[in-house]
Amino acid sequence: MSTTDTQSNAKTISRADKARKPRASTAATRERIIEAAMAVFANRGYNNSSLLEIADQAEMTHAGVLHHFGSKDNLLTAVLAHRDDADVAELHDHKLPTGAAMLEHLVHTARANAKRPGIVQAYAVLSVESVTENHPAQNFFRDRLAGLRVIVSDALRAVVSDNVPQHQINQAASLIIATMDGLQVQWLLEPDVIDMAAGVETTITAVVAQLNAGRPGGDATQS
Amino acid sequence: MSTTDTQSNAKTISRADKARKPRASTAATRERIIEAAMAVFANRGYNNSSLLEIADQAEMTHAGVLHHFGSKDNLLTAVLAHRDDADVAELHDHKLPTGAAMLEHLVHTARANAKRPGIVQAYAVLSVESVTENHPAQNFFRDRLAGLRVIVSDALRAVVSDNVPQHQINQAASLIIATMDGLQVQWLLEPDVIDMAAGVETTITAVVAQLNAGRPGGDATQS
DNA sequence: TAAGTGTTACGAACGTGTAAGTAAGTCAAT
DNA sequence: ATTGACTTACTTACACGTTCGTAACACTTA
Repeated sequence: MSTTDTQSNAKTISRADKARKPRASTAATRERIIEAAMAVFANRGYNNSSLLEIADQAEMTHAGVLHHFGSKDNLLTAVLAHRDDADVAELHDHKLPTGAAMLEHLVHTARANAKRPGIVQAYAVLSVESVTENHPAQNFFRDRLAGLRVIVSDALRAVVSDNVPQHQINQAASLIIATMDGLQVQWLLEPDVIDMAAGVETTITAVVAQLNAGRPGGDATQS
Repeated sequence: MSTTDTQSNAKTISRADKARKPRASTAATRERIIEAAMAVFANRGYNNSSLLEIADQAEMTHAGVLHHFGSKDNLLTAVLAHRDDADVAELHDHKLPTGAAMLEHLVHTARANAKRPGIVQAYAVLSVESVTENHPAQNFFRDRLAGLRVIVSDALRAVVSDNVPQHQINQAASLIIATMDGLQVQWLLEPDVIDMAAGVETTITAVVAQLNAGRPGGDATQS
């Protein structure tokens, strides 16, 4: 986010406030490149992708891509940040649901994901690739996972009985997230065998029941 | 398994059965290379690994590595096949446990894995990388996942009540495997926060309970 | 000598990033 | 309104490193 150099600050208008539209609308071009990069990263992984292929798909030369993003690393972070604007924004800013609604939202997300294998693959591949040495997206995915754990933990907390210890809730959150991620990989390899949404739903139900099992007074709130 | 070409057939001894140790014992050398490759693949992913680095760690030149394995692709399949000899063999040939014992074995495996991050990382990285285009390990991991699903399904079948429908068992098996894989990634990124063994145990308990919940007469067999 | 292990040396391809040039547009001043 | 200074978007060309794989040679053992 902060590492980016040129423009980006909303408008970059320093001397011209009236009509901003140089040649091909820099914002639109960046978007085009980012989407091309997303597709190529998904199909090839980050390391195995080349700027040439990305540029081809964006209908430019690879030098043109570098003009906009400076380096391949920067392009990757831009891709990840961009997706967050569209996806996590839906969770964060947009008054993310709480409690049971949030858990249902996870199932909904899994169902939606089944219709966009490209994005699923990009995130699956990049997130795991990020555990390799000096990978530029390492912090991004670490933070993302941590954030997700908090969100899911909070949702679980609202759904289970009060006396469930926090560490159990945290663990349960990790498990739910792990299941979602693991299922994605299985689904990518065998889309016909795996039903991501059903799997996530079953897992949530099972884990919530498990949390409430220890103590009475809990309420499942699941179907 | 079947896709491999050279060697693999147990010993490779074709002309000298008595004293095998020309200069550095070809089998031992191969082993050394495979272990170096495993380590490098784990740290860098397959695509981002170089034969040079692998050769360095095996104390050879990269041409020496190629002399033994012919190509980088072949080396990868050899690495994967080799690990299967040591890991899955423990499950397959070695009278793999059945039913509840098998499920406990999964927990045990998770605990053991927490002590060998290198191997965990290699499998995590390679398995996800394998979903990318034309990846040489694609079939390997697809088959591996399918095999695992069968093993876990069988174990679950032995543990839950008879009238649980098979498709629920299959789904549960997928979920357990997904959780194990997903937890590995989280653990690789934050080893201190994630307890793989505990997570797997919780998941198994929860999923088994869930399976038995529908019908009476089930017995959990879990602690 | 024969066979196998391993080395040095090399070729060809590819990938990232830089440099320099061109086209297209904006702004300021006439 | 036209001109000239300057910026922006993008291209072609290239420098430079890295990589896989091959070929030819050397050493060791039998």
